[in-house]
Amino acid sequence: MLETSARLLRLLSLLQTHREWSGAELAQRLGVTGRTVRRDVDRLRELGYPVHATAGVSGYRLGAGSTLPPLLLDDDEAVAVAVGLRTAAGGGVTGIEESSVRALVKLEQVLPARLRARVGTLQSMTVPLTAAGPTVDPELLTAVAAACRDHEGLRFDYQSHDGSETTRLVEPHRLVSSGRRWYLIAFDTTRDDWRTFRLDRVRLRTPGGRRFVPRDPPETDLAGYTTRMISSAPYRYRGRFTVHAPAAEVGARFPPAVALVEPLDEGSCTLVSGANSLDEMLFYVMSLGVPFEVHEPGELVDHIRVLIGRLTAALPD
Amino acid sequence: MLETSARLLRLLSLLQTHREWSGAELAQRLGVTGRTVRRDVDRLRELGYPVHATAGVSGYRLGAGSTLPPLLLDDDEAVAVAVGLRTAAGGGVTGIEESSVRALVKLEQVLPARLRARVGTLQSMTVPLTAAGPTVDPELLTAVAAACRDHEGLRFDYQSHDGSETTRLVEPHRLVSSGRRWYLIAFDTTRDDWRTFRLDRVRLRTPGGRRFVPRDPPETDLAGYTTRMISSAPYRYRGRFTVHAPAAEVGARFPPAVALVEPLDEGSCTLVSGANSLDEMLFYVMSLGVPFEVHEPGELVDHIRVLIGRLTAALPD
DNA sequence: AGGGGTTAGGTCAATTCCGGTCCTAGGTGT
DNA sequence: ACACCTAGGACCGGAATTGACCTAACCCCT
Repeated sequence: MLETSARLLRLLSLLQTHREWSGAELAQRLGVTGRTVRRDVDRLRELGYPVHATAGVSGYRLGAGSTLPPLLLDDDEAVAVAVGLRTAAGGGVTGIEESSVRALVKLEQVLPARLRARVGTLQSMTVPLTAAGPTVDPELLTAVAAACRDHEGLRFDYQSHDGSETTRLVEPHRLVSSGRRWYLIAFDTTRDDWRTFRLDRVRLRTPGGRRFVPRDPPETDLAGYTTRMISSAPYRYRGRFTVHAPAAEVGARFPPAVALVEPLDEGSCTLVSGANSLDEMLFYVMSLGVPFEVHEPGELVDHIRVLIGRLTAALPD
Repeated sequence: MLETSARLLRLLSLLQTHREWSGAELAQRLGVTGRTVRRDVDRLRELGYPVHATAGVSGYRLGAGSTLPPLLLDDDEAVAVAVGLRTAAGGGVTGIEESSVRALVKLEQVLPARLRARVGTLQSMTVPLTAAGPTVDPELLTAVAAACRDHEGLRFDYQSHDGSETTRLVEPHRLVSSGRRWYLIAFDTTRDDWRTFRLDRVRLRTPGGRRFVPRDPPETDLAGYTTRMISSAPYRYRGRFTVHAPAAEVGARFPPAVALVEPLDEGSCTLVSGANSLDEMLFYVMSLGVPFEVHEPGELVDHIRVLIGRLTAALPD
């Protein structure tokens, strides 16, 4: 029944806006019997959303489960999420820029027009206040990210080092961020080869290209690109680790501009990573939550020793 | 049928992750016939989500409608949204801090534990890099906001001006942000009166208070609080406007620390607003999208004249 | 310790809906 | 012109949904 699905969504929405609801109130809001509300709650639980309930006084509450339920946002909240994601994508060193862009593409694809305008104006208010250095236009960022995701060609003017402009027609493959910069890895169809473009030098043109079937980027090239990025990026330290987890799993956790992962055997791999401070580098590796060993740099080894000492001293007697 | 609802959600999720899908592919992924997919698409459309379709080559695409569909995020995206919202809530001058906090409460309420940990560590990475001045702990912020939303009592230690600490038991009413600071308006049950607390001086204790029935805050007091905030806040300009829209509507668009709204008649009201620049102030009023008149300050009037001149000159012949 | 309010869940009957299998029409791009 | 895709009608057997009623268990407050 269509009505049932819609009611489940409404119920989920209600449970997200207020923490606690009584069965009777939910029944009234949804226009059904209390018995049906209990059945709907059961349905949500079967779908994996943990609805806790306590008898006595005011009872149903949505808790945190193992999987994230669909988020039902109102207008203001949607705008806040979009603005937040834009600034997060704009960047830094936390390594979530690419996830932010993915989420942003998802959101902006379905964002009602009236809200889109508000996001734009608010963003233009906040950027000049927080930006330090060249930032990339969020509109451009999401447009290119969407093209990568959907395998749609791109046409743009590109300004090279010497200032000359050329028009490119490419098949976008992937966006990677490094510090405050964004790079596009794409197959340049006119030059018939893979190229990387600095996004802040891209001026998108309409119409773009047509849809294309993604071609495999040469593995060695992508890895080579990554090492180049690591060595050329303004990272102060470069670390080498052996991580006891499958290479695929480790690689999925790092943006390609930050780390190079090479498999050693089934359950371990070598990780080469760049970072600006010893703590940051350690943070990256520690966040994996798996055993590892440090090979370089020596300072990091010393640093870890110091940390161990501090931690030990911090223990109660 | 439970399966139908789950399938609709899966379909929505698929349509959000890729822009375009063919009916056959959707049918395969969902494990049903193509006919059923068409029916499901119809159901989504009946629910108000505009699914565009183009015949010929690969066809279904989710567009932007009048209402935001439920967002279905994967783990990384959820973490990105949470981190983005936390920094957006942490502050500034854009006026979306309170929406951010509301969205954040919604998200963190249902965020799986494994993701919560990642949000925390990532946040701790980014804060020391971007913070300038005292920021408020996002955990505290969401906890207090949730208590306001759900009418749950709070117990905390409060550090007053002279450094002395007292334990308070309050019924939280509302959070307001002003610049980088957050204030809690609450009814202090031990002192039996309304108080405002600076959030960065609050140290939450467990357990909190019990649920309470919200009492009406004295209207005059809240308005008085707002004017006090405006005059005491570090705003450089203070503007006075007549806005041709109902007071309730205008008031809903501003955080209370930014603007004071008083009704004139059915369809218009007086707006007193603080801002740090003429452009920012103008932005606030312009964003309403309704007619208005400027009374103060004189500089703003001059500024508007200049802007009009520039805009006029910008017109093509 | 007791009572009121609330969640939980079983059962039953009537209604309604769902999914698959046909079918044809109409559009797009090659 | 042809292949491929979306759109939608008709039909049918099986299955799910809903509301009503009733009982059990639980929590909080007095």
